[in-house]
Amino acid sequence: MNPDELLRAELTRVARVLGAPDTVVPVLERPRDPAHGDWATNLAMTLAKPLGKKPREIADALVALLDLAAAGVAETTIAGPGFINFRIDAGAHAKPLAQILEQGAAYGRSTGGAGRPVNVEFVSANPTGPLHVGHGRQAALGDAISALLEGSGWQVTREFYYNDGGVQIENLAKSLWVRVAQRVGIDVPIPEGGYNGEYIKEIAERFVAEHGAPSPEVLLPGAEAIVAGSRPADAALFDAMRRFGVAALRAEQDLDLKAFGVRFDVYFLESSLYTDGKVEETVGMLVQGGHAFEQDDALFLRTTDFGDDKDRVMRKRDGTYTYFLPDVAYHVTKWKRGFTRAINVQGSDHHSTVTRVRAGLQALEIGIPAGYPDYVLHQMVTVMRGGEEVKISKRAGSYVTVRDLIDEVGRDAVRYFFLMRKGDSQLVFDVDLARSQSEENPVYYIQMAHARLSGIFRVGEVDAAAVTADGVQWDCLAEPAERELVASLLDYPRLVAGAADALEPHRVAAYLLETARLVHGWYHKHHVLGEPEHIMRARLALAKASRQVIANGLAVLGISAPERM
RNA sequence: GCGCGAGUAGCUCAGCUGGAUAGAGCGUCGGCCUCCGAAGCCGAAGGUCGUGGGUUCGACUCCCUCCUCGCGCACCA
Repeated sequence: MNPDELLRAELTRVARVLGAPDTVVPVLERPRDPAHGDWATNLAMTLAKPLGKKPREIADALVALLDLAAAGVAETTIAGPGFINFRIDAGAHAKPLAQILEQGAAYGRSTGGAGRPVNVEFVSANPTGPLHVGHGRQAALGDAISALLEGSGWQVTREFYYNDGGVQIENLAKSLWVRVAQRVGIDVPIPEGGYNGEYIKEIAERFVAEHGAPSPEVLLPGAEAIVAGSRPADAALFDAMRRFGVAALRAEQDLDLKAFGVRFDVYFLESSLYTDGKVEETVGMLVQGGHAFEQDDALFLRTTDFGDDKDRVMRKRDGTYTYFLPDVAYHVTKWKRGFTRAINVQGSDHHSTVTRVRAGLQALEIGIPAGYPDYVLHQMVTVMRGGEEVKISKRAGSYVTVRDLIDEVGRDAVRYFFLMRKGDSQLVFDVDLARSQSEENPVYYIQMAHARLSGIFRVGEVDAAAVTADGVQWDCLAEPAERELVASLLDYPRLVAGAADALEPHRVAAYLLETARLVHGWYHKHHVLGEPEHIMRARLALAKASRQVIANGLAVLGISAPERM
């Protein structure tokens, strides 16, 4: 057991001796100021009320009873309003580093998930345009959350949901038709709700190259129909364009994701919910359950029975379904596929769907828990370029794509940029700044720490694999900079576990920055190579452990850990 | 108007679920390369933690008031 675990146990024992209620659990934490010691507890303060005594008196009583030899406590002090500070002797303090050397890449992993399946859905962009910055944030976030869950023992399925069945796709097909028509000189505008982006022109080029140019006799009336708000008479050609457009954009998005280093296990097509009859089936169940009603020729679901502020339309007057219904049907498939836990990473502009989808699932009454699925909502990304905000609009054709960012700033820097912030704070991405400061991006500071540590082994011609805990004199790591670094490394498992629990990867990012700072400080102040044998061996062990922890943390964020830069 | 989120250093943001003197990066100013990487280190300046109350030994953190900003409030997704 590590010193902190022994301390906790001993504090609990002594608290009971003094008559503390069972509900009091000693809290042991790292003092902000290392001068206060390695661990501190506020136990005396929390006991003041139940015991009816002053905190300082209780602290004195506690200290008198504590048997701290096993935990390697070298010094105990009472400070401030009643904190009890413990200083661990250097040897006991650093000894747990052996665990890092033994566990290697597995250090920091835990088994809380117990192999249970969890579905993490993210990005889920409509196949109507390239992935833009907002999707980038979501890709980085979803991927890191997945990695965190995998690290804590969950069996993760990364899933991408394609909304390929709705009005948006219809508009895509119409836009493509118009672009094809424009190529042969027909003068028609992009329809209302259509997509103006240059990429539609490129896809139109490719469509003509592969399918040949349709005749103006077909294109013109079709274009006129589109302008008039309906669809072309030549359904076969229109459908071919729709499929071509979707396929082209999916391929494009796949390339973006690949460039970003994100892989999905499942691509789920909304259209399959219709072809497999899942939508009909879900409607049937909702009607049968008695939570549906007809009004104004539309079919409503009484979502207000489940906490929504108004009832929602499932089937419109024209007989088609709103997005809401397939969403519910889709989540039913998640549940039925065995995902008793599902997490949806979405932009906060979708937050109104949270209550709705959950209400729909409740109305089915098939045993899905009320809080299913979980949502991680991130705030919007504002893009600045040339000192102005770039209004992201696929329809207007103005956006900054994920690939633009990666090309300009680099994959690691982009990932870090998106992950260093909490998901629920808004985020300004200044493209010019990101490019000009790419050298200053904090991610390089962290990677540099990894590279420097690697350099020790390279320059010293020391085989890192041969560095083990055997025979290391841990009490050699007694310098303040070493003690701080050691403490940080030993905190890593608790940190990642907390980040996984809260679904907050930014904690790992912040931790890595802090740990890298300690590495740089230590590296600068203390030498490893050329020191007396026993000191060098201890420091090599510390260097190896530090490098391992940084590499493990970067892996969670999907960022590389280079040996040299 | 209602719901969700955010207001912390000049700028961009952390603050480990209530602890001791509120931190980092960038920017500004000043130091450090015969030395395992100066993509680094050390120091300085810079704060009424949006506002006003409350809870308690103790509040950036929890509760309430108000202000500002973002997002959402469709038979669009």
